[in-house]
Amino acid sequence: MAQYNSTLLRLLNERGYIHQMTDASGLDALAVKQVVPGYIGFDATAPSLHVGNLVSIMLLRRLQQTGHKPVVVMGGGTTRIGDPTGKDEVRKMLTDESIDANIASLRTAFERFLTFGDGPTDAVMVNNHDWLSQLGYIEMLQKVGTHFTINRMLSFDSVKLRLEREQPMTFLEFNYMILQGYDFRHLAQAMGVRLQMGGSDQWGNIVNGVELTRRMDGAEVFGLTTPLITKSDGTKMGKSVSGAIWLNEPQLPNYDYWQFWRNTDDADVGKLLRLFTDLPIDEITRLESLQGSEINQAKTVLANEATRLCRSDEAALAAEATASATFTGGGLGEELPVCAIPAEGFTIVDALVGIGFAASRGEAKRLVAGGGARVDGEVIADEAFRIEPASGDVRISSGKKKHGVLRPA
RNA sequence: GGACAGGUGGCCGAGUGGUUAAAGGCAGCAGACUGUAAAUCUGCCCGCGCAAGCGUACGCUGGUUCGAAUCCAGCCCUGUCCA
Repeated sequence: MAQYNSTLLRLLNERGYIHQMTDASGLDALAVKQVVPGYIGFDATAPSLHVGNLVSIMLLRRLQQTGHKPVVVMGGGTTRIGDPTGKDEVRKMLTDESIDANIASLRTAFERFLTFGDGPTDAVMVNNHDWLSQLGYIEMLQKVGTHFTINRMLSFDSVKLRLEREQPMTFLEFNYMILQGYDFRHLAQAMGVRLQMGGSDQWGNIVNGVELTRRMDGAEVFGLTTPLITKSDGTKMGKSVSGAIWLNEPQLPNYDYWQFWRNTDDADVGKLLRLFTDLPIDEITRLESLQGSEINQAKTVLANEATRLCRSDEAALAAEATASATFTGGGLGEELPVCAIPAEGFTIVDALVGIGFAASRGEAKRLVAGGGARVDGEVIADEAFRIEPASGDVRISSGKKKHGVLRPA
């Protein structure tokens, strides 16, 4: 890889964030001589982002760490259209209210990773609805539309894929890339933003913005994408035990977030430490070189650091204490899910459903029949097994990793 | 507006009158092996019920039939071609 002069690109390179750049040396030179405001756009389709978005968030954090200015662009306007990238069917429309509520909720997550404020390198959050909604249709066609050719738009993977799979793509969605390109140009004009970053799937959109800005204003701006973060087995990161790994706490308890990181593959530990923690590189090198079961220490460090960043120090400490009490001590930790035992007691099946380890009674029964259910460490194969409130706190487990507490009401 | 093709379980994808709660694959869950790892092998994988069984389900609504995901009619949606 090239040698960079700027601390920004050096850091990004060293920690594995760089996949493609529009003009590496140009950006490098710019980052040496001035504060570079850089942005990443985020969808507002859900009230929480998930681990899949975390690389982007960390990228903004790195930008700030190296003395530049992160700009978080919420796609309040573009969410109303729906990014066709990676989607093979038309997305449902969201109401304005739910989009605004989502944005408010997402902001709380960003505040953990970035320092917001009015200073030169403080992060700011903007909503592209603010400027996109100002644009009349005719005006947009005149100002922006003339810089896009259908030929080129049709050549985009996101479009081609949809056409090849014979899935519908509406004209509205087709316009997404125009609006996203316009975002960059607007930010460059209004706020002096010089860099757009994003996942590798956003490369085409980012290049559009770079070109649009050059064509409309003759200004030079830069694009940078991160590699798609996959696990060592090639699958996408972010899915796990029960669905998406959400960054916000209401969507996913601290303990579960910690466990997600604790359970990463051996082969991924180093990569994840570099991307998702602030630990110094030589410390990471040491951790990832641990052999055999020792690598588990590195995983614990990863879980702690990642949880501290996204949630809080206390959350990380509590989760680690719980994990240690539960797995090493065979006991019960504070953070485990709790389900009350009714006064008249209940069966193992009801307990499994009650604590959320099974979605239905049938699923719970299958779990019991399959020998995956334990009470206080003992495998329970009888689905009629009863748990009475008299026995005090009871440890219930589904498999080896999911544990919970049954507590007399 | 017309012709043709198609709409199946979280996803992909078989199935064209009964033995179909629906092959197979992926994803997921559990067991064995381990280190809360990977790989591998095994079991499970719509809901309710102890069970026999019942209820839902193959775009929607009706119909034919002892019996329909499968046949018929209308409608909705998608694609391709024509106007």
